[in-house]
Amino acid sequence: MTDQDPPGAEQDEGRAGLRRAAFLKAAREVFLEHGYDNASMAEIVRRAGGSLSTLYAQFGGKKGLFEAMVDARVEELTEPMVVELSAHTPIREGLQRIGERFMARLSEPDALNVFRLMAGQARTFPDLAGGYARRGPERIRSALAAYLKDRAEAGEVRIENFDVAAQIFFDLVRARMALRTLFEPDYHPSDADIREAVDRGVRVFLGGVEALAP
Amino acid sequence: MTDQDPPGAEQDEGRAGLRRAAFLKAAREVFLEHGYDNASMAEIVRRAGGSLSTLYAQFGGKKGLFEAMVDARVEELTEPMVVELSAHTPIREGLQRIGERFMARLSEPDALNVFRLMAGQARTFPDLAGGYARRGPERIRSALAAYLKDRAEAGEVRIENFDVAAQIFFDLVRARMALRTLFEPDYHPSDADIREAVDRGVRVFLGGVEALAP
DNA sequence: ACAACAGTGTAATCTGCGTTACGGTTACTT
DNA sequence: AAGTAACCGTAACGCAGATTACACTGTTGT
Repeated sequence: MTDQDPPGAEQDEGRAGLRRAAFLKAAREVFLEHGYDNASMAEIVRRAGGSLSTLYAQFGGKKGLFEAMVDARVEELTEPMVVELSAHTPIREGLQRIGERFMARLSEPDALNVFRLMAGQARTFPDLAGGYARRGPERIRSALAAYLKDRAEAGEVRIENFDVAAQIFFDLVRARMALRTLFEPDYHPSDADIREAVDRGVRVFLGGVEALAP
Repeated sequence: MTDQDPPGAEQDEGRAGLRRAAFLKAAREVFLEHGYDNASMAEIVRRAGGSLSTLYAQFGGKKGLFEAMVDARVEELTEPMVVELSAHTPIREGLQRIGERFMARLSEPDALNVFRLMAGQARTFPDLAGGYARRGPERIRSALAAYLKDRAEAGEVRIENFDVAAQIFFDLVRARMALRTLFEPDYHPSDADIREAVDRGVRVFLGGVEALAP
């Protein structure tokens, strides 16, 4: 009876879509809570509603469900990382803003948990792990590289390789927290922590990058 | 009949000590190969020789065995990290040497695997994970801080907080590789990779630290 | 209304593994 | 040599969870 039915729209909820979304959400919760091995398919169904049979029909099995879940999650976490950075913002301010946005994204509990989970399962799901690690940072890094290029042309910095420089900046900003959060599941940086870490990163970066292009 | 019997020496092999060592070695292999959950006690015994009963008698259970294994491993990996750095080495050379030593240690396949394994189990074994993360870097970092202080007093750098500076240096050097190796289990940096990464870190660090102490 | 189909619930199957029990064997002590 | 404690093998227990089978009930399209 429905007369809309958009032809190529898979993302919007048919009845199958609704079920699928519910399964993915529950799977995310349970996997992140218990880890891959200790997550139970039955509990996922319990939380999602629906039935075990449908779960298996839609995802094939535990492995398939996990992959689908991570895929969806990476998409969600990556998407909002595009930073609105008017190209001509002064460099210090621009770096600070892009750095904070980046760290805020990475510091959300869910993102951290996916991070940890993937690290643990890297050898079981090599493709997924590689993809996750690459897809996330890639987009924002190239955005930063472009921004650095713009600033270099404006004469604010002297940089030789923009991609390398962007990489260094992010590493500098995230290293401390990324490593710490991996091993202390209960540590969650506050906004102030983030601001401070980024500030320190920006200062070292601005002082140091030019040493790479003499 | 043995007339040696050193009084306080627990580390040297009694019969129990031999068994224990064999168990720990096998446990390390199996845990690192399959991950905590998929490691089977039976297989550990198969590799170590001995019997399941003895394993349980000595370690109490899977959890106890795991903790003992990680503990022993951390000890082994931490111990050789003390860097012989004659205090008055010029700073560029000193940083390069300490950085390379540090990275070489962290890049050994076993160290990486322990790293990944711990990250995955951080919420199951919070104490272990925290301890592991701290014990390793702690010693070498304070050695670096002392060295930096010496160099600062010699007028080679201007640094305000030596611990923070040391932290930044290590983060700068290790970030790239640590994160990459977490998600690409098959990636193993060569000596040349390490040298280059450290070199880059040293340059950015030396150029940038002083920006923290204006 | 009626066939085709996707979704539901529940139970049964199958497997693997941590853990314990136990009777026999070995190695050290005195 | 006798005694004691640790060690060995193996089998059994109990459990938990992935996966499958099956009989049912709604929904969809014509």
